[in-house]
Amino acid sequence: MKKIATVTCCSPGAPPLRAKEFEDLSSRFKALSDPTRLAIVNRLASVGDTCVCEFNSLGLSQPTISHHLRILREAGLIEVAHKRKTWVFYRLVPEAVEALAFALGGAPQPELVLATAEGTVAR
Amino acid sequence: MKKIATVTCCSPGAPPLRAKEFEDLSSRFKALSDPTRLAIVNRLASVGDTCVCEFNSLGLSQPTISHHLRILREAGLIEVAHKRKTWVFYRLVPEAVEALAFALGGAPQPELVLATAEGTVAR
DNA sequence: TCCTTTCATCGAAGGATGTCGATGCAACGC
DNA sequence: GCGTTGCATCGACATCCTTCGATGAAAGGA
Repeated sequence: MKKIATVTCCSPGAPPLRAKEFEDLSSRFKALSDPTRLAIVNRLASVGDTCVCEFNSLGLSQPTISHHLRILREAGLIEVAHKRKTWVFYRLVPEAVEALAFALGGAPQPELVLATAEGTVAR
Repeated sequence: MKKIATVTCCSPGAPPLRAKEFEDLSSRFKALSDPTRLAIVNRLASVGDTCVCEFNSLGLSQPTISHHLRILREAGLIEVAHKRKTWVFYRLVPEAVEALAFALGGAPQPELVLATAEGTVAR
């Protein structure tokens, strides 16, 4: 679990950063650099908390799914929501995704600025 | 050079995406998953157009720098700004970075929503 | 207690990635 | 034309990453 970056990096006007910040940021981008892991994150973002067993629909072996969940978990992007019986449910960590969007120059949160107006977000 | 994604992926409320979109997005995140490449992008974002020769301050060999520039170029994140004599100057492609921020749930552009209000960006 | 279910971890194999020296190549200046 | 400078490409090597089967471990149910 790493601390969440709060600096812009890659957007015009960003301040020059230090080597350590490049390490931290790149390690989190690396967590999103695999299509399987993006599919997992997208599932958690769109559907909500999801049981690990649901991810076998991705067509990969169970250890492989577990491996990707571990990488996303260690990057701080997801976390265990709760456990019921032998099931484990994961959930998204919105602040972590938000921090990455901010590093890329995106506004912190549309809702904080203009309520949830779908019409204004899409162009 | 790939088309720039315009969909949200990893933010709460994002729609379920298709396999091809995970491939496209992850390949661009992969371009940002290396600290050297983040340093290059940060340089272009903060200082502006930069000659390739400036990047030898990163302490890597010239072929290695050229390799990373190629990856960023093929991801559409940077491009050749102009050439003078034997120098090659690279520039950032803000729309590409913006599209990635949007995929992570960041607002398309702060200016488009609420002008540049520093007070609201920092928390 | 014993078995089943679910998930995490381990170890190994194959492919991808970062790095370098050597080489190629285009733009100058002489 | 000839040498120099700056950058891209090539080939090679070490390392990392993705994937799998096998195994371990915890929670229940019979």
